[in-house]
Amino acid sequence: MCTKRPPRALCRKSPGGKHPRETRQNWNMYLLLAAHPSGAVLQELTKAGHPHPDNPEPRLIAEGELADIVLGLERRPRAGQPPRWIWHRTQDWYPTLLARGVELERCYDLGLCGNILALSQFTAHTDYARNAEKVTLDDPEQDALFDDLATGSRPSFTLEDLRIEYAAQQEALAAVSPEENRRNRLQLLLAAESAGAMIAAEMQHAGVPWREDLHAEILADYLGPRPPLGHRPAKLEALNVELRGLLKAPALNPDSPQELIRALHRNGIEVKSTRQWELKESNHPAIGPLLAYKKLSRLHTANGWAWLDAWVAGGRFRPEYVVGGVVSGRWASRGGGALQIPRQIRGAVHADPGYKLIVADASQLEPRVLVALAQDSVMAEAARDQDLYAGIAAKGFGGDRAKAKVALLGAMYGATSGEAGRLMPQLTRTYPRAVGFVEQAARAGEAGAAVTTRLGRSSPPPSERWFQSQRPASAEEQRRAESIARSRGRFTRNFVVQGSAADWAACWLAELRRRLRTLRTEGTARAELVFFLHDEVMVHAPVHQVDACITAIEDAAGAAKELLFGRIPVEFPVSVAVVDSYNNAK
DNA sequence: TCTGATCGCGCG
DNA sequence: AAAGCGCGCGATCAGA
Repeated sequence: MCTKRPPRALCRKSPGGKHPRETRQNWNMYLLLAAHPSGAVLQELTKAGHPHPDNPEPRLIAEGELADIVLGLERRPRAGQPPRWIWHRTQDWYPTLLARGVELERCYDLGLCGNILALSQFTAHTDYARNAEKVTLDDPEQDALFDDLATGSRPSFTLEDLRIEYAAQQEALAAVSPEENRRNRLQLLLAAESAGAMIAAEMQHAGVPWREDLHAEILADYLGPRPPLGHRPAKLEALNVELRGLLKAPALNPDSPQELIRALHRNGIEVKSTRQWELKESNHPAIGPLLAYKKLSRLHTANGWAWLDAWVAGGRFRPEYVVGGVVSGRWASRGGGALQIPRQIRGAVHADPGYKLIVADASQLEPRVLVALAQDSVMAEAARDQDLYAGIAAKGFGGDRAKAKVALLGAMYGATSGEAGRLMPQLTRTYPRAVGFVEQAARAGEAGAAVTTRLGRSSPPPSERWFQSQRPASAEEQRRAESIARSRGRFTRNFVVQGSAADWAACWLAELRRRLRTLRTEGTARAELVFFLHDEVMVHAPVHQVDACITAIEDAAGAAKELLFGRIPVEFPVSVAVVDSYNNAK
């Protein structure tokens, strides 16, 4: 399952033996692309970020010529290697190129990589990180960069600005200690993050196959026919009428938490909030219809007909993915709630004729990452099987899987109370290394220190509130300071696990993308990555390529494990489902 | 009437 | 079942 060969797209380039006459200097082609009033400007650089001595002059490109020129350079690889495109933000260039049919092999995203290098503890001793401290990462002026193009004025970042930035980033990377493979790990993270930016654009371009007719059927089943604008669907309205009767509140709007809680109190239902779980404690006859109303109301407002109108077109849902949108390295999304597609409507995600959806997820990824990070050999042994929680339950929890799961999740999230809190001593007794690892991350966070993922992404500095709470002048302020510190401890405790899992997932995605690209043949149906959700991928594949895709997914997972941790006795199994409809995937 | 905060709930 | 982490989003609500 695991590839022994180092992955080409992600590893440091070595001279290799196939082209002995090539010098290392020009083994790779680094092409910097910057905005320019007349379109774009392109320059070939050395790896270190200097103008390439053989071809130092920048080249002006009119806007209409860009796609053809980029494609020409991409298809004229040097020594078998396509160029690495260097640009400020992948989002500014790649979607347009994709729209013109241009797909690229690899890039270097200066914005994303700069964010990582500015915070990473691996580069904390460099000028790059020190200078970055003074710069706000979310500089609003940067957003104006490409607005300038419309007005024909000078872009905020010239080719030379970006060249200097790239050179500075390479210098910072080169200054990372090679100990414990840190430099290679950070370089891998930068490559994977840049690949992620390309994948995000490609997935948005491809879209999730979405059957509007099936979606409409689901809505009609749950809610009744589509109502006129501003009206409740029939089934919601019926529940509303029933609720008003049961709660003796003839004008009740159940969407208003305030009105609702007053009505509940008047009927002797003493709840502090109107959350589902709290309502479920009561057995008043109104609770059933109320929970039903809430469920349907959620479907209607979040993924109803309005959502369908706004986000699905031409049989595809095209959300915007925000790579680096979460400090831990997870992706965020903008528009359409792409990362929250509810189970209720997954039946609308449906393969095209002649295609299948391959849905794969990394089983129990975060606890497995914790085992690997902490090098807890006892837990690794317990977690050898497909079901990690059952294995852990067998040793230390008398086979009680539910208890083992609650305890382990509690350890990763920092639970202090409830069942999870009570189980912590039990977990610690059997698995001291794993628990100790997250405890150490928590202590560091409480004290204001940064913590770092496997590949070198570090947590941001403490909040302003944390700093202000550091000199408490009263017992009250002291308690407050401790609460703020514990809160940050829970964040850093989780950061190392969630973030390292995101490292793994980024490598998995990049490795998978590379393998899928080798399946491509000109002009035929092709397998495409169409969705990614933290530890899950979806590939839309022609039937005849399904087996090859499954192999690619599994091999990519094995490769990701080795890239992060080397050869360790911890498995990262993926579960794969081949389906027509997403709701049959789990 | 607009804006930002809060509630509640969907996903991992 | 919720509690301990990370998100996005729509409706309501408070305040200008």
